[in-house]
Amino acid sequence: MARARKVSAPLAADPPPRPRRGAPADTRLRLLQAAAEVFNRVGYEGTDSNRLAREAGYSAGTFYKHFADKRTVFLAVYEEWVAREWEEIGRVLSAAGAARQRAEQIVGVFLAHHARWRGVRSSLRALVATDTVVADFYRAQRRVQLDRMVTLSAGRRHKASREADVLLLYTLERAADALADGEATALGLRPAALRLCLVELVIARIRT
Amino acid sequence: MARARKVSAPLAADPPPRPRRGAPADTRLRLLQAAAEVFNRVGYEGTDSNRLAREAGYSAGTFYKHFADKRTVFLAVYEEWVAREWEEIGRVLSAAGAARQRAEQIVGVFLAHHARWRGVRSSLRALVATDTVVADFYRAQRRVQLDRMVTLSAGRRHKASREADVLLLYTLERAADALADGEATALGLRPAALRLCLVELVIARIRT
Amino acid sequence: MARARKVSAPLAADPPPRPRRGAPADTRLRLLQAAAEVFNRVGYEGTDSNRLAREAGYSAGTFYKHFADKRTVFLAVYEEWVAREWEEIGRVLSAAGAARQRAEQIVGVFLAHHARWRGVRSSLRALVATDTVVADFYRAQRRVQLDRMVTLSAGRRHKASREADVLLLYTLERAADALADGEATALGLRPAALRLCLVELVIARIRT
Amino acid sequence: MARARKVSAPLAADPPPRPRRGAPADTRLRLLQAAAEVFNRVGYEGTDSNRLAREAGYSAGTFYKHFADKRTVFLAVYEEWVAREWEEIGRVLSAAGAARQRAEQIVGVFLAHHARWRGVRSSLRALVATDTVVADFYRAQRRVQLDRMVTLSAGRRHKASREADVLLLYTLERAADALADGEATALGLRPAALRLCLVELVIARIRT
DNA sequence: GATGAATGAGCATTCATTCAT
DNA sequence: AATGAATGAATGCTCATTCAT
Repeated sequence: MARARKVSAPLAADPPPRPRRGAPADTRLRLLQAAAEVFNRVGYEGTDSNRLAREAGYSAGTFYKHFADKRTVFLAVYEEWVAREWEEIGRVLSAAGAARQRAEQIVGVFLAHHARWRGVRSSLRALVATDTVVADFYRAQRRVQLDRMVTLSAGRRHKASREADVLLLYTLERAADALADGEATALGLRPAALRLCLVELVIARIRT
Repeated sequence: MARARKVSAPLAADPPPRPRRGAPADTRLRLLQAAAEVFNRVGYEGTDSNRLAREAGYSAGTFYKHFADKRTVFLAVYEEWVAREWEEIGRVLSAAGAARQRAEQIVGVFLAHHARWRGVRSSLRALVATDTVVADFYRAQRRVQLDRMVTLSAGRRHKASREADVLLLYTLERAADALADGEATALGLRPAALRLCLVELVIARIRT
Repeated sequence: MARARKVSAPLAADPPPRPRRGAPADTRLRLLQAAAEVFNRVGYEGTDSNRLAREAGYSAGTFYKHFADKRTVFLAVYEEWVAREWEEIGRVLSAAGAARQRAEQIVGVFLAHHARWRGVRSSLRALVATDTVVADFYRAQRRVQLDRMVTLSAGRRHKASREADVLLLYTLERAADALADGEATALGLRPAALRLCLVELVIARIRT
Repeated sequence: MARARKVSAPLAADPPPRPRRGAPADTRLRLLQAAAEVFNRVGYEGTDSNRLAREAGYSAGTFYKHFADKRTVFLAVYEEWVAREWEEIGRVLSAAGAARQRAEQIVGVFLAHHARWRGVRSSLRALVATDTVVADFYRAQRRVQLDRMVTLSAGRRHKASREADVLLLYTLERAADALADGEATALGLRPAALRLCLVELVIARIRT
């Protein structure tokens, strides 16, 4: 019945779900948010640009007024995602508190973020492996992240080697993905125990 | 004249790259190997099934005689890949030797394998996130790996927690990917230093 | 009713209008012929590649197995067209006969051909003006035509200047287009009179 | 800093290229002129109506306030173009002078005009072949041109046949296009020689 | 009068899959 | 067992046109 509406009852106009005219920045934002959700749910390759637009309440053409192409939104989504994560981590790190408590918070932020954006992350890694534009963008982002991380630890006596820092980052990331995937529990791991391991690693790093 | 060859002189046969008729198992294997290479080079989504067949020296139809669909070959490729990796690691672990030396070998195997199959791995992770069939297959494989890992450490006094084991595995994996990607060097890390860090982690684990 | 067929009566299979499997050359030819007709009727820009395929009795994908893209078929159509025209003109010129009679035949061939392929011709000229690939192809073809024309007049005492030759060619072409368009009659011209003028021009050239 | 201008400093207004509000006739004229340039450069099909407006310094909507659609502007552009050409030719013809001198001027005007508006002309011919509205408009214009041409030759003793007149017109047009295209030189013709041939044809016609 | 955000049908092209040979 | 021509739904993207402001 509902399906037939559009064809058989042109008189009963459906209410336009979105403002027909709005500030471009708002539109862009809505498109970006919708894209983030869709990419996260079905992956980069699982989506088509028309759907991205429709999901945000717009038509196909509107999408291309705001983003050059599908890859471009994807990168924008990723950029946004990274920014948010480090914003939160920065907040935690700059706050006072016992080492353990702060470590727990850091791990918490990581896990939550990766659980939330698991689909985007895995699409990202697949694209990095095959698309040079994405690869370049990704590396630039990572470098910024790492520099920030180093900055954060500026006050410590013994600077950890850049390598050790990165390795910790990688461990956190990969574990977060595994928890998000359900891979961890599928392997019979207890999430709480895994989490504890991570916290210990972070504490060791903070204390150095 | 030469230019016309391909069109006008089918008699001057190009070397038939593959036997036109062979044992099914051979055909399957050749298709599998070609698929592994292609997936690794251009990713799952970047591959088209006709090309998979052609690259192995067969036609489109032959491919579908041996594999139900594209996903199926992909899983077969993955399975094969995991098997090879653990075969090698098993060899290393069962060999005698000083802890450091064995740790270096293990890290070496990991890094080499991940560098070699980087494209397949990133495609895999993207699929795991969106395709339930792939996800299930992947988890089953992982469980087998982990069990094997636990078996390998059977002789040690203090059994490491399953969680710590997995975490080490994750760290190795992620670091191997980063080295393979070029991400590590792009971040200004010294591969040798990174490698050393990994070796230390493995030693700590072996010694326990 | 008919519209619903495909959905509601899969049992009543429509007869496949074309052989499901045929020699590639045949398929290519059918596609080429259909394309020629469609381009001629609705112009290059008025056609979409799917229609081109469907009109030949094939599906969208088949088209792209035989031609790299829309432009490529168009050039193939043009090439074919030129070849046919000069084939006929060559036949006329190499035949014996009084100058007037041969001139009438030449004009006849020109007018008939241009009337027949008027749409292709005008699309061609529009593309030549904007698409460099088409422009290059076109010029190469024209040069061949002109050389052939010069060859044909090899036996004459006073060689006409290349410029005069071309000018005659142009006059014939443009007049043929005008007749084909209906432009000539719309201007109140008598086709027979126009034709006579052309014949006189050709005679003057042949006799030189 | 400079880079950021466009984004962050809307205050530093770029010079407003056009008055935001003006006499409708002015707006229309500006749109028309911009359209002429764009059509000429990239052809009718290569132009998008938004660009037409923007190039004139207006927005998409404004365009449609002044012209019913894309085709309508195109016809207006064409009309304008024809008017200009005949204005100039009229000036030449009504001036005194030796036959040769006047013929040279006429040919000059033709060649210059066609070189200048080559893109518009070829788009026009493509549209005439497929779009009845354009075809009708075109024929009406041509009739006016021809009548004017006949008028111009009113004083001569022997009226040339209408057909011969048109044929001369066609030769001039086609040759002018070929020179504008670069087709003529690509065929190895010497522009000066071609031009001379045309002048002779015009002289013959003027003298009659 | 002018704007420009939004529309949505349309288009060129690709690719996993089938099936007659 | 192998072929490869054919399919056709799907995809990324464009553009003439509208209309609320």
